Amino acid sequence: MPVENADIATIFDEVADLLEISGASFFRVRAYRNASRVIRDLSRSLASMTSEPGFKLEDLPGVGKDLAAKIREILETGDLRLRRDLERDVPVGLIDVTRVAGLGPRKAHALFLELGVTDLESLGTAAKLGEIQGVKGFGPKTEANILEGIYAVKGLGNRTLWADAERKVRAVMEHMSAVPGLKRLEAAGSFRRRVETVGDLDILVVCDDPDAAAARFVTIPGVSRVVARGPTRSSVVVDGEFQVDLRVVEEDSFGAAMQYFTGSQAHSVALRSMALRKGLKLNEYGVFRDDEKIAGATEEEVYGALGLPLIPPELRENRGEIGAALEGRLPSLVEQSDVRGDLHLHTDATDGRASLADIAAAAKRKGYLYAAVTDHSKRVAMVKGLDERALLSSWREIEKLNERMSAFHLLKGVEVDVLEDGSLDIADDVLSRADFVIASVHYNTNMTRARMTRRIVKALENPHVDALAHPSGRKLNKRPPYQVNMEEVIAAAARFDAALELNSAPRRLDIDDQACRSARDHGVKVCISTDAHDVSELDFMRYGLNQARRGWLEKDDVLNCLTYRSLMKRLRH
DNA sequence: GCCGTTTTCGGCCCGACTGTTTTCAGTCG
Repeated sequence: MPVENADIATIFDEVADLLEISGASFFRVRAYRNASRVIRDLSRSLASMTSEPGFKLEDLPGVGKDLAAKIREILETGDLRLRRDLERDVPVGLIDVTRVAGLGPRKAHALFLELGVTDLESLGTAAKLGEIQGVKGFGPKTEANILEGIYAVKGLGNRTLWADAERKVRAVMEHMSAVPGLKRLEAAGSFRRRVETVGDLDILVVCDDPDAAAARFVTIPGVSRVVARGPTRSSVVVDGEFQVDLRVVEEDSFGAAMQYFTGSQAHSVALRSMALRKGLKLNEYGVFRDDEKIAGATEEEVYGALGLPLIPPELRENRGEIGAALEGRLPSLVEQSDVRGDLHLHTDATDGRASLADIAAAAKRKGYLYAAVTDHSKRVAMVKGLDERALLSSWREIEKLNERMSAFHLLKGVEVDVLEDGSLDIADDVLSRADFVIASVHYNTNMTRARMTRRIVKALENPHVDALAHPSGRKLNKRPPYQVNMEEVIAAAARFDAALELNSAPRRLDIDDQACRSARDHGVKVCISTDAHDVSELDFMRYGLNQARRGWLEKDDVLNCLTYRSLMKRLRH
């Protein structure tokens, strides 16, 4: 079993958590967290990189002599001695304990030493027995918060889908827009970075009366708990699980505050280090030289003071965007207006809810030049997937419809199932008559990584396949990606000149941002599709665009940004 | 534990809020 980057990162994360609980230096802990993030973000597997001549683990940022040796140990043995040693001293269950709001590593460790708390369960027991308020540094209030906190941790776990977060943001913004003397109101945080799932929400306001803002804030509909309420920062929990933070800032600090609260944390830390090297100080109030404030009102100004152009929020992950900005090679990110069509749609011939004519008309109304109708193939029997004959007859309908439409083209397509052995569910001579074939894995997804990778690569080998649908098969908060070597899939797509889909359904967003970037680096086109099963779902496109932008994609990287003529030229085998 | 235009030691992002304390540590973002 080859060791994956994620395995190494997970071990480092656990080591960081356990070190922190056992009271190690903050900087040592941070070193493990940094390295974990760097490794997780790599687009290629370390196992294969280390076998290349000239590659040194120490060249990775945040990896020195010691961590390089630890990575080698994990690659060779699959585990880390340090982790096993730590687990002997610190119960792993304490990591869950630190997830309880208000309990951090220090307090968790104190409860372990004083009361023998080892996990959430023993924590709950101790709290119910009233033992916690007897421990030094803990009082009755902390004990009550713990009881509530345990409940929240257990019920939680899932981050909110970006699309759902957007609805919550709208409601919060609408509520807050009634604050008297309001000057600015913006959402920051991971929501603004367009991260596929959002943990909590950060709202920034500029207003005449901070008290009024805080007072209005704690009356947001659905507030179940007020976590904090101060003159510049308040925090509530809505709908029982979603935390919303309010920051009240001065107008001349608004840009610095937006920068800071948009994050990511890694991006902000990198910016602050950069500021220090230039003899400046960056905080949420501005950029300072000695005690003089030299920037702060706008983000442009803040980045400018550091010698940088404004970096789009979607790129702020400390994955090379700062270096790219310094060198003037930030990507010009794809936008909705660049999109010329949608290449994955369903109709009521299978599991869609709209008729062919209706969804075609809706796509045209969106200003697209083309759309591909890609109903399921026969293997998806549950939704009456089409066989060769039904497919040919549906394509004849499309031809007729095309004759009646001007300045818009429907593509004769199919979402053809990839069978277990990598062959396709529709005969080649029929596929050869399609305009657009998107191949898709739906069944028997529980195979080994090697077999699944072979299955998908073989499908890509078929010259009729234009794209691979939802390549990882993941559903956010619902099911993990298949075991598949995405590196090999991307390499195969490059070899056979196929595109990879970025499926825009809010729960899929598959491929993810890192795979987008890797596809781009390999010259593989990405098609951003909605997989719409109804007219309204054509609007999913913007979720896919969010993800594409996080993946550094420019319009030239996106298949469905081509004009109709260029697309057809490309698709003709 | 990492890192270097303060380079092999001594820094490392930084401020607000809470609960507990009585001047501050821990947590959080």
